[in-house]
Amino acid sequence: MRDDPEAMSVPAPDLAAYPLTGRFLLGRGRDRMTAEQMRILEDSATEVKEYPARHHLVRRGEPVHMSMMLIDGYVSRYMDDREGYRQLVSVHIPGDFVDLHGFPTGRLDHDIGTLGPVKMALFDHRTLVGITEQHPQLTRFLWFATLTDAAMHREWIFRLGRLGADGRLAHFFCELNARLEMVGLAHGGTFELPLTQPDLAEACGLTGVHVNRTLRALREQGLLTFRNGHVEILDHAGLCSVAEFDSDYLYSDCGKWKPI
Amino acid sequence: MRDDPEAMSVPAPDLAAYPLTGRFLLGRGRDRMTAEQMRILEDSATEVKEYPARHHLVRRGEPVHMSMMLIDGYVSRYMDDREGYRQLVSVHIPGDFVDLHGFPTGRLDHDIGTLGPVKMALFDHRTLVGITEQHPQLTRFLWFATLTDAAMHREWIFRLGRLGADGRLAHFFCELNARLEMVGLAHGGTFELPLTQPDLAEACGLTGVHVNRTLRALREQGLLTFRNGHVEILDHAGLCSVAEFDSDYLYSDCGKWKPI
DNA sequence: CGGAGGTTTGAGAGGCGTCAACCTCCGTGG
DNA sequence: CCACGGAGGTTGACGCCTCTCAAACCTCCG
Repeated sequence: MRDDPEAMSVPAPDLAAYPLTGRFLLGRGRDRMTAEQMRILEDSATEVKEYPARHHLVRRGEPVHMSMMLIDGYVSRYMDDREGYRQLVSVHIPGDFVDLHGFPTGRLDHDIGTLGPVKMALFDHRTLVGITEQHPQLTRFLWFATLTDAAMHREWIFRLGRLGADGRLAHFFCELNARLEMVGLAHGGTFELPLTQPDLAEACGLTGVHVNRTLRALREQGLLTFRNGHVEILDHAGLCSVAEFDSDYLYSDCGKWKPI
Repeated sequence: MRDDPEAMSVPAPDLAAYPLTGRFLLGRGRDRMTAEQMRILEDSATEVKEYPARHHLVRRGEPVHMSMMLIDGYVSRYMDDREGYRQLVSVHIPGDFVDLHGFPTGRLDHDIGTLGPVKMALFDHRTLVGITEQHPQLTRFLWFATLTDAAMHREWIFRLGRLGADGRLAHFFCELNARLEMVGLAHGGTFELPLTQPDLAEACGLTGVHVNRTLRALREQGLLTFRNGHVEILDHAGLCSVAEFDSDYLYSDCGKWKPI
């Protein structure tokens, strides 16, 4: 099985043994974690919670004592400008440790809210301190997970600074497709994404109206369709080209490099 | 001395005892590090190197075995688009651990180059592994340092996604002023910054021509001047307002900036 | 059946990019 | 001493991309 390149690129999440954390780092180094480390992480979850769609989870500046791993659904992090317009700074998918960076820092510099309905595993920071005291290698994996977030932030900076509306949207879809494929939630360029056009606008630094026009353009070029939260990438190579997308920054383990 | 609020907000770097790492986390939690931790870090540096201005340090994708802390000078991290246009994703100042995130990840997803001439301390990754094995609290400080980078990335995303040209430039200067003050390299809104107008354009997602016009507008509004790499903020409150700048995200331990 | 939220389309305005010219400054070399 | 060249700064004209404002339509759901 492990020799089949297809199976390598889309490993099956082991959700039976690890129902909460089975997608953590899946596709980006989970296979270098030992069974013991995976077990320690799984058993460190303090509780499991569910929240409805469009629900506020954490507000900027609040002291935080828990960190959340996303099990099911989609979560976004965002900042509001003076007039209340919103800028998304990241979108999280199952397996992501949404606010693990609140552990070393003790508070968040932005807001967190659900997109669709979600299920999350909560980790008390005292438990995480215990992990850093006793399991340095697992600690480096957790650290690594926060750094992949930073890598995605950088790519978003590039996207907003250097691409036009079509490139920004194309890049956004390319990234989500690649990440969802790693955790087994996208297949052949098809996946669910509970976003509206105004949401896309907030992620890409555009207005809802212009997102609408640009989506039509992408559709008419035969690159992708997006309707009712359902994405279909029709021409992956073409979309990547418009997006100037190169998945290296996702640190996937089917890429060319290995961490540590 | 420590009771004087003025002195608290701009602590003097202890460069005599810690010539290499004396500005690390200065103003953002260094005072919570123990003397032993500061000593361990200082003594962990493998070597010290100097580089000229506009010198390439690390290329995207290269395996890295050392991480660099900036002692003197300015360094930038950037990504190039298909036509060779560049987007800066961060600017580093003395005390910054420039590519510490290359430690858990083993490679970089972007390029690093000097702006002016620099002096850097290099840390071998094997030494850093030793720190994570033996000094969990110091490890959390290092982790924290990489997360403040991520916080700045998020602010850059906001800046590019939601602000116009004037706001982007204003925000850029506000951030650098706040950070340089924390390490004692800016005083009363005045500091050196070895950048050209095209460099500013690459940091703010603009063109050099438009940066020129926008700088003139900011100057004519009495907000700031920028000439020959010398910045003078004339109206800090006004500049922050244009920038929608709030320094919370810098995790500084002296709270908001006090204008002169 | 009516309302709310999301999508689609149009018209007009403005911000920013592009192209181009000219300037100053400064180091180099004749 | 001046000629030269290159890099960066400054300004103008023009055009396109995206925003703003507005209205119609569509779909879902109470």
